[in-house]
Order: sequence, then structure tokens, then C-alpha cells
Amino acid sequence: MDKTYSPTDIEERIYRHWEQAGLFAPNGAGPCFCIVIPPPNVTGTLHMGHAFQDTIMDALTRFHRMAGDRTLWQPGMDHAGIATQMVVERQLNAEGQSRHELGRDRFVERVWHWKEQSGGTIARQMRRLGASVDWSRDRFTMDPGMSSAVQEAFVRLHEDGLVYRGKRLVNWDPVLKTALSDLEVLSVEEDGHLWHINYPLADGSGQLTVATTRPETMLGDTAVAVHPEDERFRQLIGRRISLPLSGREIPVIADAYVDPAFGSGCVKITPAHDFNDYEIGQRHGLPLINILTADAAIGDAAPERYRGLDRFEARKRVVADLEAAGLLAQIEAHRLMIPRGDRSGAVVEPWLTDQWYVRIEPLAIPAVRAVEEGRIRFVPGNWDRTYFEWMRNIKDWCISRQLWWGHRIPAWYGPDGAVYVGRSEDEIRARHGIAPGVALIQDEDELDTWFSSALWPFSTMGWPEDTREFRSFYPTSVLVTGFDIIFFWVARMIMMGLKFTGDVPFREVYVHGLIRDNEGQKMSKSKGNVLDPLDVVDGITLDALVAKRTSGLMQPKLAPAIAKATRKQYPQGIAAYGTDALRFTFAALATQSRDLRFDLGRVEGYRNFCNKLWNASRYVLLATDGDADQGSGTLSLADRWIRSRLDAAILAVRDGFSQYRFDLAAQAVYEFTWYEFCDWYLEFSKPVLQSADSTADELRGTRRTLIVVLEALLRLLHPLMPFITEEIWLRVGPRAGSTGDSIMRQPYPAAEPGAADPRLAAEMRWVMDFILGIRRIRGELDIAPSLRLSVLLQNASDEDLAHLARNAASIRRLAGIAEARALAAGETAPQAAAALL
RNA sequence: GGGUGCUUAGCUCAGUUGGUAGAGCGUCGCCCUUACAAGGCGAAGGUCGCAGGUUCGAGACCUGCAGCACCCACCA
Repeated sequence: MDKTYSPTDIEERIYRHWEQAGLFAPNGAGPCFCIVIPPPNVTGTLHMGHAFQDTIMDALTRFHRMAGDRTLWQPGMDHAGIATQMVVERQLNAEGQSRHELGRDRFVERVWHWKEQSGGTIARQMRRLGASVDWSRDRFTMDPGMSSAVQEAFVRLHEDGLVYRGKRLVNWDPVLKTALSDLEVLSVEEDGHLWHINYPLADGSGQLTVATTRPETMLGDTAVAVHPEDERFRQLIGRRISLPLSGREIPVIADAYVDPAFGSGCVKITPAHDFNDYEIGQRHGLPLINILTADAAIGDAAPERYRGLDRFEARKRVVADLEAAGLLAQIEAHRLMIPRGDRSGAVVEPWLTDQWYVRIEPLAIPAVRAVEEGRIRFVPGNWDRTYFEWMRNIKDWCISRQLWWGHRIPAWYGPDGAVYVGRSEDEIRARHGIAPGVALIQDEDELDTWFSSALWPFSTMGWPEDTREFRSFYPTSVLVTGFDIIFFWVARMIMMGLKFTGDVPFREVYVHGLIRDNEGQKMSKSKGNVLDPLDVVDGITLDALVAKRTSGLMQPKLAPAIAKATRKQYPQGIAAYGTDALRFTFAALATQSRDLRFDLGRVEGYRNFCNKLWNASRYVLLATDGDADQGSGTLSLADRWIRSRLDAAILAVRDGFSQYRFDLAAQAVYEFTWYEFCDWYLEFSKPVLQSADSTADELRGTRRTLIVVLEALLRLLHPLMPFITEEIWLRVGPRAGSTGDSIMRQPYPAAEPGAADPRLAAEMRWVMDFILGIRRIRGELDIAPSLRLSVLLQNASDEDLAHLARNAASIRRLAGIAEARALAAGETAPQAAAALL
């Protein structure tokens, strides 16, 4: 073995070996264990969060595979409708083209092309991270099989009355020009104004003042509402208003929704442009006047003067016109919640359109029950409250998107406007007896990406076909995911899984925290604090890192500040720490906390740990060179002690894995390796191996222990640090009597059943404390290590003397002393430094 | 407005049925002792956010308060 651990030399070679040997496929006859990967968006590259999540899934997968389970980690990627379409559209725009110029078919072709390229990058990253997924089962959400599963699900939901088409207010993104679900709209508090506007009564007998944050929508007002009990306005209920700027007459209505204490106590009602107003409009039978176009400009239903103006331009003109007319009573500064599209950042408009919806309540009820009854368990357990909270207030899910990239909605329209839902045009013609001459036109819209994601645990297994994979691996064992997509994904998988398979999609949901930078900030391109996991693995120069962080920014003016901060934080660039160090860092980071701060210092620390393991292994190999497997020999105190400590470590690590406490597992194995195996046991082995007085049996006992403990330790560590453990194991395994060409298929260590011997532990403790006492004296008095000390025991018990006698050689060596003896009775102690034992 | 977390060593965090406070990184000494200077040996450093309560005993359990963070929500 080389003197220094060098990860780049070994990792890629080992992964190739594993993959070529087919070691990632399910194997053996044990119980099935399965994880489906949360499919990353094809369009991107893996970020730290993915690498973290992949590390956890891979550790679980390797742990279960070694424990004898028939194990599948199902890989795949997501087409990510909006996100991917935006990326490709941006590429087109950079070339001076638009998708509309290109046309739908050629645009989709282009996206496929990009998908091939981008998907390859992700697969390479996963390999570099050591992910032991079964590549032969790789899936993409738009593969033919997956698409037909999506279609099947839609058709069946429709047949059961759980999918419907409806015209109602929907969240409309006027930049992307598509509908969005509630979840894709983020409300952000922003500065705005509250405009108080005088609305004159139609008969000229007075006026009412309304307060609004959106004056331009008054062009679509169809009523003014007051609270029914509000004495100030009671006599106005039922009177008519002459709506300024439009000249239409609208009624004053009474509705308990109105809060008399807010604003002016009078609310303008615009049913076509506000969700609350829509409800009020429904209650009072008010007309809907849609004054906006798809890109949120003023449309034909508004007075001519405003048509064609963007909504914010229109707002200015409306306010100016009101002011000119003397109708603007007051302008107040006002903080309000602005809804924005999570992808485009555009202010979302409530807009009246036809969309497809999933009737969600009938699906949510059994999904809530599955968690209540413990058929699905969240880890940590508290996340079920978040789940319940959302599921019990859930609203119908808008699933149609006005996009080009995705699963086309399997609905066709006849010339009479009739809607037919089916698996294909042929099926629909056959079922409904529609003649070939009658034109059927397929719905132009695509499905929400999350609709196909919701089917992922069973669509990847071949559903709706009854496949062997489905029968073996569904329900899957555990879902590993971040809390940010519990609503988007986890809840919907549970609902769809129960609906279509009659069973839960997974038995446990391990909800991990989110990786942030070392200051607790979310990693994002615009903050310039993004780290590519492979740059930590393979290293990167400072200049290359700066270039990476400052290129392709949405706001190029941020580049200098990002460059400066990067140069300050990583003056030397980033060293090549290797995958194992990165993975161990992720494991150690995986506490139950929501925010996990990533710090390169920790990676360095765990790279050092790899180096420690590497060098300890070199020592063991050297010390056991030529030692054949001929029985265990005679075990020393230290030999028996380290074997019992190994058992304790095995228990702790297994416990950590079974409770998804990867941090505790990592800590236990780290402490055992460094503090017990290396700091103590290897040192105890030296006097035995290097003494001329040791018997052959004693030598063998210690050599066997060295190799047996190291071999087990490698297996114990393997799920977290797959590469270095394989590299070393290939040398150590045979010497420990193992056959087999990979550590991956070796059994996971199990603790010996016998209970730890307390007398053994006590004697070892005594010996260690003795040594520590001498070392402390030496440290405090600055005594050179080369100076051999003499030690006198005062008030020593018979037991002390027995301990000393049995372990004199070890103590002499590790404490650096010449001799130790008890003071005779009546002998006075000379002037000396003292330590209490 | 509703919900969920967090507050322990300079920094980042563990602390699983309540039993004399731990780790990593950082800091300070000494040491190139043939596995390892990416190291060894030793040391310093905490009234566990605040105030009550339960208990023989509380970082942990209960109540209140303060600060921080996140999620959900229709006050125009």
C-alpha cells in the first residue's frame, strides 16, 4: 500500500469494477428491501442536497445488501416540465429564437436532445459518488412505459369521477402563461399601497369610499360589499353605485366576509380577479368581468382607454385618472402578501380559465388514515403533524399546464365541444362510436410534472402491468426525502399509491434536513455560494471555482462580489478530498436538525480519518505479513478488550442505521476506529509483537485480533465509505479468511452474543488510567518522552499489584517508564510528582 | 391568524426511558517515538436562553417568558 491515502487513484477504478461485476442488482433470497430514488430533474446537475440524499440512500442500500436482503435501489430522472422547458427556452432565446417560432414538435425534439446530454451528466455524478443503483432498471418519467402509466392513472381517475374539467379562477403565471397549482405559488410580503377611492352613488345622493391594493381591477368590479351589521352603511345596502372610469352601475351588497375595521369598511368586489371576490360573487350571483389577457394586460372587457396596457401601467393610469376626477381620497403605505410563481417569480393573477382538476378529498381521507394507523411512519415522527395539517385542509389540485414539455392530457374534443377521455383516439372512437370522419382534437395541455411523480414508486415497477418487480418490491421500504417536498410529492404519492395499488407506496418516510452553506444560508446560484459535490471530491482551482460561480448569473452585476467572497473563503481553491470523505461528512451531518451546515473543515477532518484508517491498515498488514490462519492463539487483555469494543461499536452503528441516525452511526465508528483501535489497541499490540519474550501463541492471538478486527471494521464502515473500505478489504479480507471478490457482498458485522466481561473492562480501565496518569505528569512537567521514568505505587491494593504484574510490559511501553514497583511497608516516598489512580 | 422547530465549549452540533456535561473544527504547550505531521502526547474552555415547578436528583419532564428560524393561510 502507498504510504499516503490518495482517493482519486482508487475510486473510479473500484466503481467500474462493481458495475461490471453486476454487484448493484438485487441478489439472493432474503427479504426484499427497496428504495426508489427521488428522481432528480434531468435538466440540472446534482447539487449538495442530492449528494447528501444519495449518500444516505446508498448507505442504507449497502447496509441492507450486506445484511442479506434482496436489495434494489431504483434509479431514474424526472422530466420536470416547467423547469426543463424554461432552461431550453432560455437557450433558444440566447440564440435569438423563441419556442413559438420553432413550433411545438421541433421544440419538444430539442428538449429531448438536451435531456440526453444533461441526463448523462447526472448519471456520471452519481457514479462518482458511489451510488449503487441498479442501472439496468434506470427510468425516465417520459419513457413509453412511464407515460402509459400516467395516461392510465388519468383515465381511471376520470372514470371514477376524481378528475374533472372546470372553468374557475386559477393561479395564472402571466410570464410562463400557464396555470399553476396552489403549491407553486409563493406569497411574499412586499411594500405596496392602500388606495382609498370614492365611489359615487348612482343617484348622486352621496358616495362610498372603498380601499384597495389593486385599483386597476376596479375596471372589473361588479359590486361593492359592506358588512351586514355595519351601521355606517346599512342604509346603503341595495343602492346602486356608478362605477368611476367605467360608468357601469353596480350594486352595494352585504356580506359577512367584510371586516368593518379594515380599510374603509367597504370592499370593491371583482369576482373575476380575486379568489375571495369570486366566492362572494358566487354567493350573490354577481357577473364576472374578465378584464385581463393571458399576459396580464388589460383586455377588451375594459374601457378602451386602458386596453393593451400592462396591469402595472394600467394601475398608474387608473390612479392618475381617479386623482384627476377628484375621486382619490387617500393613499396609504401598506405591507401586503404578493403571490409569485415559484419558477418565474412573476406576480400570479387569479384568472378565469378552463383547467383539469383532481378531486382530492376522496383521495386524502385514506391517505390520512394510512399515517394515523401507522401503515406509514414518518421519521422523525413529528413530520406527521405537518402532513396532517396540510392534508386536512387540502384543496382540489389543478393538474393541467399550458406547456409543451410533459405528458399530454389524454382528452379529446369533438366538433360539438364534447370532451372524451381515454387511452387513445382509437379507443375513444370505438367506445363512443365516433365515425372516422368526425374530427377529434386532443387537448393541447400537459399534466403537472408532479402528477407523474406521484406514481413513481409503482410506475417504475411496471404498473399497471403485474410485474415480478412490482410484486417483489412494492410497497417500497423507505422514502428518503427533504421536508420541502412533503406536500408536492410525499402526500401525493401516498394518495395515488393507495388509490391505484390499494397499498401504501412506502412503509417509512425518512425526512432529512436541508444542506446549507457554512453560514446557514441556502445554497443558490444568485448567492454565489453553491458547491458542486464533485468539486469537493476531485478538487478545483480557485480560478475555476470563481469562473463557475460567476458565469451564467441571472444578475451579472453580482459577479464581482461573488468572486471576492469566493476568493476570500477558498484562497487555495478546494483540495481533492475524495468521495469517501464527502460521504462520511454527509453522514455525520445527518442529525435530526432541519438545517445542516456544510463545512469544508469537516470534510478535511474526515479525509484525515480516511488517512488514519489507511495507515492503520498498513500497520496491520505489515504486522500480520506471513501469518497464516491457524486458530486464534492466546488472547491478551487488550485483544479481548478490543474485540468487545468492536462489538459495542457494531451495536451502536447498527442501531444508528435502524433509526436513521447516520450521525450517531458515523460518530460511533469514528470513535471506535480512532480512539480505541488506533490510539490504544494498535499501541498495545506493539509490545507483544516486538518483544522477544512473546510466545508463538501470544503472537498469533494478537495478529489474529489485528486482522479480524480490522476486517470487521472495514465491513462496518463500508456503507458510509465504500471505496477506501473496498480497496483495503481486497488485501485484508483474504488474510482474515474471507473469500469473495468484493466487500459489497460480504455479511454486515454482527455483535457476538456473549455479554461484555465487566472484569475485563475494569482491568483495562485500570491499565489505561495508569498510563494516562504518567502521561499527564510528563505533559505538565514538560518531561521529554525519551526520559524513562520510575514509578512507585503507594497504598496499592492486591488487585492493583495483580493488574500491574499482568500488564507490566504494556505499561512500560505506553507510559514510557523504566520500572514500576510498590512502596514497601514503612518505606517513605521520595519527592515525586503524583497521580491518583 | 394557525402550525412546527430551535436556543448546550470561540464556531458547528450530539446528548434515545431524568443519575456527577461530549465530539469535530479552532486555541495553547511538548514531540518528526519506524502505521500515520492529513500525525502523537498533554492542556485550557460550558451557572446547558431566562424564571418558576415536579423530583433525593433536571441539559433532559411540566408551566410561563424572551429571542431566532421555517411552513401554511383569502383581510380588501
